[in-house]
Amino acid sequence: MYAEVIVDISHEKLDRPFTYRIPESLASVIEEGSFVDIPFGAGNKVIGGYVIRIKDDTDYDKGKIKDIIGIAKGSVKADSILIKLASFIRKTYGSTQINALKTVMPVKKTVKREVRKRVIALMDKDRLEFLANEAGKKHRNAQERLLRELIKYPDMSYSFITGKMNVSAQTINALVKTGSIKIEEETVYRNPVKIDNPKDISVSLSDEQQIIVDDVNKDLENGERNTYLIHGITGSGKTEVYMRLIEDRINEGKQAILLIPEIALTYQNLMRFYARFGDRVSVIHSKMTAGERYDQYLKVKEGKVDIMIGPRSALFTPFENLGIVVIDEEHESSYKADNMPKYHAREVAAKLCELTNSVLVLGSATPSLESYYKAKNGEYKLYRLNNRLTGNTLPNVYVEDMRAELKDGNKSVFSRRLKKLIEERLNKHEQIMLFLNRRGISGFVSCRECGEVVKCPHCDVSLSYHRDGTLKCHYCGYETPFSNICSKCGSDKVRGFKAGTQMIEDFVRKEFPHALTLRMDADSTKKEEDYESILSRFSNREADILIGTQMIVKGHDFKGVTLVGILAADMALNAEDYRAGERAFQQLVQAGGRAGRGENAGEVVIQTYQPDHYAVIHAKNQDYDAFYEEEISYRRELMYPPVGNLLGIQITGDEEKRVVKLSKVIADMIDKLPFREDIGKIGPANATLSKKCDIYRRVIYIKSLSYENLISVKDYIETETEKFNLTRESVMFDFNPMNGF
DNA sequence: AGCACGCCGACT
DNA sequence: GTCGGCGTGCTC
Repeated sequence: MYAEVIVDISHEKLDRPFTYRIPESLASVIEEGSFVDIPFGAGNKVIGGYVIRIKDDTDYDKGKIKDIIGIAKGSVKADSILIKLASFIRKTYGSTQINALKTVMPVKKTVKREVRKRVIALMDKDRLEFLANEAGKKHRNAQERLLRELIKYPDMSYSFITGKMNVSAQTINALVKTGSIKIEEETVYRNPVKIDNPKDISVSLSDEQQIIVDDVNKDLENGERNTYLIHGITGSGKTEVYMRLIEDRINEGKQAILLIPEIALTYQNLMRFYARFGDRVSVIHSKMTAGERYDQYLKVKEGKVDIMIGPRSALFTPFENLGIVVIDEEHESSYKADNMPKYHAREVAAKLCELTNSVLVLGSATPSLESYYKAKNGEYKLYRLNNRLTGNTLPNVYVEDMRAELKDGNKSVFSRRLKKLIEERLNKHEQIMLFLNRRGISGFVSCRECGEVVKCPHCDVSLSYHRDGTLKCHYCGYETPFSNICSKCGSDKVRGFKAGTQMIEDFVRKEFPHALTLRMDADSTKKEEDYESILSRFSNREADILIGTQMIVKGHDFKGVTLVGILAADMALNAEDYRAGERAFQQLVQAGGRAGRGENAGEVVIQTYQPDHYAVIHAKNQDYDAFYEEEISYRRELMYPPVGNLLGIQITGDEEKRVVKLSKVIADMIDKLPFREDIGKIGPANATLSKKCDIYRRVIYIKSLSYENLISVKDYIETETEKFNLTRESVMFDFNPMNGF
């Protein structure tokens, strides 16, 4: 027997199966998916590798084939579904097979099980009492202490005795020897979520909700497998629909995966699932220890769990009989992996569902253009949830023109309306949230007089200001000197755009000295507890105003919040990539959704220098469809995703000249491609962060209607650049990039 | 990636 | 004459 092994070295040249012989003695233990030790190379160095296929014979020169040493100690076998997902990821996003396999493995190593020891009294109370007295006489204080405690509690935790009671292991062992107590060991699961007696609120579904559940079930009965997109405004009860759909699959003996953005993985959200499904629910997230992760994996393997909740990596839960995958807040950019391989959880989930014949459900208040586009094309089934369950109306949205404020002499960061509304809320003891978008911090430039943003004449993205006094386009490299004279209105009020949460907090303190404020941003939330504690303090109404960067408060319902202020919508509007409009719209609508979740209707103030921007107008009207139509026509025109596909190529290196040269060489390669006419090329240009940690970065973008073309471009560049044996430079690829480079 | 083989310079 | 530089090529 022979095994095809993917070697645990991530290098393109080794990115193919190597054939090894399976010795007779291992024939019964090695399976497809096993992680094995193998001798590799001239020195027969022992390395690891995944067996991806087992076969009877091989074409390879049998004299050169070496034997597998054995299953690597403490390794975890890869599921066959996961191997298939890995090869999908390799093909679609371009990575080595071993890297794809590693990202797909939820746990790679076994971790020692946690053993909890208990001390149990083997004698009755009188006898213990007698022994305690005896020990007392002999001045065996620790023994006496333990025996007296055992009279009250004949079954105690070992760690409590050695810890809180300060009784040593020797003392306990001595008592074990006398036969008065015994130690019992049990293995336990490290469960990271503490359930505090949650109450399930069983609600009946609204008509809107019921239709979705019925439709999915009907389709399944008819043997149809579809993808469903639920476009539901905040508070419209998407979660309840998810729960019903999941419940139905569980009743069919199947399992479910629920993906949520990491930042929405909050106690509040999880509790609803625990309340409904109890300990059949498991959670994984990035903050868990290896032991906790391993235990969740074991529970899944042992069939003790039906629902896995987590961020994108939860997708790789090795369920026996998966029935449904739900992706909440499907538009979230965190579903796209930010390191190699840069896979998109939505696309991988679609593949997973295809492989396992499961249902895929996507939900969002502001669907991604990708999903909505597919829904409109009939690829996905589209449902709407238009009504807030609490019955209260959507918030009133005001758009404040900051140009007019300036003209009228208001130089504050608050518009007059926002200031007035804040005062009102403070008097009524209602809460306020102020958002500041930090995106696009590299600094776009706009006219404070007319709001005109300086844009690239070729790419229609904002130019950004550089310290050397130039404005640059990070797509095509276009460059022009900075001038404070506005090309549109002729004023001399063109300025860069920068502001921080710290600055806003200072402003708030100055303007509203009696308000209690909390601030939440990358600086103030270094630790996880800080983040949770700030939110819970705000939730407990310990502060009047919460100041935060963009969307960190996702998934939290603050019942007391009736006013949301978006201080500078412009930051999002002018981020320097083609998704700026989409992201801005999503953020404005989602931020607005934070207002008025409780009894009282909410109000939202959007401050901007561009009140006529389409994302602002449609966000004000909370009109997703109008926004979609406008955005998609723009994407269509420029062949950006989801209409076309985009491949980002990043060239990095430690010496600017060499990086520039290599990017030019690669650009020339692309120009010589036989299908050059079917693709569009943008760049090369400097990346958004053109120099990071002394590494220079340039990017080229390739546009194409066909994804296959982009894969060909990548493969071609990869094989060609390999010939250069690059040591100081590297080339990386990102398919349909979400977060830029 | 990592290791061996190999073909040229400056050293006891 | 040999030690060692790293360029080239291969790994089941």
